[in-house]
Amino acid sequence: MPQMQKPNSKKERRLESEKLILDAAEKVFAEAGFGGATMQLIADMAGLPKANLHYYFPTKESLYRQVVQNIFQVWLEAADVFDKAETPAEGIGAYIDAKMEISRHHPAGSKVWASEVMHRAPVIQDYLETTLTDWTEGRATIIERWIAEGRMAPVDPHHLLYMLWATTQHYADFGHQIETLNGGEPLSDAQWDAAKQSVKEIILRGIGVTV
Amino acid sequence: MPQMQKPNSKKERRLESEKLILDAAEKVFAEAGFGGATMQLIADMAGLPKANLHYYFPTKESLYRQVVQNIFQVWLEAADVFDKAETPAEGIGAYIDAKMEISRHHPAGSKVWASEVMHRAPVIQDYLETTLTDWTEGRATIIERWIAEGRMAPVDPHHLLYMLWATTQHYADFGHQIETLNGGEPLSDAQWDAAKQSVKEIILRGIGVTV
DNA sequence: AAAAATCTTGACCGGTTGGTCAGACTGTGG
DNA sequence: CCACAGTCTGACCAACCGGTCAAGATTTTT
Repeated sequence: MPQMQKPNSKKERRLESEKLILDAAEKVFAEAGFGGATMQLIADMAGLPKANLHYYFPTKESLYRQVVQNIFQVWLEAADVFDKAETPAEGIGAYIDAKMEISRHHPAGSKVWASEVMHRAPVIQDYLETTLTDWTEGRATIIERWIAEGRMAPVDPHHLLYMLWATTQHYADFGHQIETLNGGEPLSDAQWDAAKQSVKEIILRGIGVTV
Repeated sequence: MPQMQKPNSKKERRLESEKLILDAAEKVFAEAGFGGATMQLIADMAGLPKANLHYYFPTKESLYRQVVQNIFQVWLEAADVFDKAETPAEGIGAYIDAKMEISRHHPAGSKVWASEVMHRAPVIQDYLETTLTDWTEGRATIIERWIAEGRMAPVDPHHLLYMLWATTQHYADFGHQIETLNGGEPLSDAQWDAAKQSVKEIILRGIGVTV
């Protein structure tokens, strides 16, 4: 029987270092973009020498790719609430709540995603064409069923989805602008609740669902 | 009386070159971000030697600043339609139309703006604090008046404005994603009309305005 | 305890970047 | 026609970037 492992076994430290690097990278990529980010900056933020980064992630692009993939994963998981709902009010309402939570607590990830898409998705184009396309068509089908069942107004499902994405992610991607317009203060708990409430209210009423 | 000027007088060529550079810069900054853009790339796209760029714009940052300022100008002008309307349906509907037109025909500008704000607005923070804040408060007042007059549902004016910005700019900033989800094809004229229609329909109904 | 595998790091490198500059070129006013 | 201010550009530079590498330190395996 192996002795009780020290808290820092080799495999544990590997995972720790990788997480340290990925978290630092997400922040730096979000704040400076891929081109503006430097490995040195990420290394400093992670508290590691630059050469160590290249041990875990051979190139800047491979590190970036991992960051974007992780974000995509968080994104997709949060979207599950859409399916588990019977009514549009439940499904879309819960989806808005989930995405607003991500925007609030994971804004860097949203920014990296936005930056990647704005630059014509050089790294994750295949994800857009496969996973995201499939997910979108699946959700569009659900919306169309709701419409056919007379549960909501007949709106174009794709443009509704775009509006959901745009509105919720706006609070992450343009968080700095919102903060500035809020007198330089980050939104308070109550203001975040009001934001969620407003978004849900307008969109749900907009698709003919009683709030 | 001076003789008929050649088409390329000195002042004309100056303006021409500046416009050439600014147009090229807008595209490159939009596609690569500030950090990823290079003066050489902008010079190539403008068809001028790099040193010539530095004659008109001493630094990369001064060129970038001018690009962002121009975008802000276009933005503000298009927002005028908001005021000239009597009813919420007219004002907000026309504003959505105007912003969707910008997203369609001026997407690079929107992307540069988004990128700048995402990076915490290092160049145009003062604009956010003065001009944009003033504009926003002015429009919020108009919306509040409409609400007080019972012309629309009582929604938070700021969050409504954020939703308008988010939704319309999404079609520029995330145009690549939308194109990919559209089978790799850009939106057709009819699809752009449908997009405008959907956005207006959902939002106007969402704020309790008969469409 | 020795050998093997894994991890860490300072020093280094070729290539690129933003920016400079001397000097050639050109339109303009006298 | 000339002198001058304004325009243009190839060649160049210091700084910085992503990435490499050899050698030492540390952990795991035998």
